[in-house]
Amino acid sequence: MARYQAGIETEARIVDATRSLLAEGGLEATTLKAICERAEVRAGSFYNLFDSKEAVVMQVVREAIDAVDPDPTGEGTDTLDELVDAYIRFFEEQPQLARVYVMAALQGEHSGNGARHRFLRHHERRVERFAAALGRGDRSLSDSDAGIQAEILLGALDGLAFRWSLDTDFDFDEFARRAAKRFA
Amino acid sequence: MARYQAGIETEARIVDATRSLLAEGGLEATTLKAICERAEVRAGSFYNLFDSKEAVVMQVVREAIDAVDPDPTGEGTDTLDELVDAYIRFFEEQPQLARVYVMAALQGEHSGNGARHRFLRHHERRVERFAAALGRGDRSLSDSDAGIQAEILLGALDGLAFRWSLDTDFDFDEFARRAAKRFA
DNA sequence: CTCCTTTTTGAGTATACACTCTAATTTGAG
DNA sequence: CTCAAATTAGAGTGTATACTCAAAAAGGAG
Repeated sequence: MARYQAGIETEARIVDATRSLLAEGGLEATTLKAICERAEVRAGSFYNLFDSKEAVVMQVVREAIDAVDPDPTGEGTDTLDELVDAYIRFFEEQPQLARVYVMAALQGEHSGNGARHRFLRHHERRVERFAAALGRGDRSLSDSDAGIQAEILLGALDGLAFRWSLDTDFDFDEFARRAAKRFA
Repeated sequence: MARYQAGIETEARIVDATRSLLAEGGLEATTLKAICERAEVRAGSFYNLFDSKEAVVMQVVREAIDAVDPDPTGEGTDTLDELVDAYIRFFEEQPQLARVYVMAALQGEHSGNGARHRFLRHHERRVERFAAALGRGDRSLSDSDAGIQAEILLGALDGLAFRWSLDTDFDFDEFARRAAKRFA
């Protein structure tokens, strides 16, 4: 270990370059060449710091998702509205990153698609939190029903977000809130 | 024009090869090389018949979607259940094609993504038919409300289908029908 | 059979990509 | 100041892709 300052700064520059490239032009624009040019680094330096291109891309996506978490410490005090807000915010503020996230999960049938597993784990955690928030809002709701409703609501949010990513004139915010109302 | 029989049969072989490759391994497995090998054709013959690889892929996807349409003539007599069934059937019978369809729509920010426009047009037509079916089921529903509900229901179906494509243990059929019940 | 058109061939082009490797340089703790 | 470790450079590798082109072969209407 015992890292040098230079290396730490280079790493930050690479992450920043990747983030801005993803935000501007999605995965297609985010080639290794583009990352290195923007970070003013040669390929060798990149691979001294990251195992692969995918590694830095996934790191950026993960950071973006964490950044909008309404309850990062997991105390279980977040409301359904807060959760829906966080969801909407992620898609509206980082549409390209959301697309990358979806694409990464969808891509690659072949064995061991890490992005897919990460996506699923994240989704399951989210379902649990939505279900818990639903339960807190309506004490008469059974755990099992809350889980089912959470899954359907998140399905609707995912679908509407996808719809919006194809056509940003679509009023995602409005539809998402209406969908949530059906469960509140 | 004045096509020869040989060319017509070759075209069919190429389409078949593309369809089976897409079904087996998605877009990743469907390279030009693989298509040509399976169709027993050389690259030159392919490009004598199709403008691009994308052309034949989109043709296959379009045919698959049309094949499950419950009301191909558009007489407007399809019920919500039939529409939901058709939707479920497409995803469950052709999961890889569904993935290809979604990926094609999602891919490529760059100008003139034909797949995206096709997807949107198709989606809008579907929303209209869902809305019409909802209206037939509940005459007291205003056109505008039916449209909104149709959009949300389709969003939920899209999201649940996506969920299922990541994890085929997920009971897409059951959740989709439950989601539909909320609007029937 | 003739002869123009369609079809087929298959080697070849162009290009883009992620990633590797070795040697030179820089860093900073002691 | 020293020196081992961290960092960097950058040319180079390997591979896969979609697609082209000129020439040969096959088709079929008359």
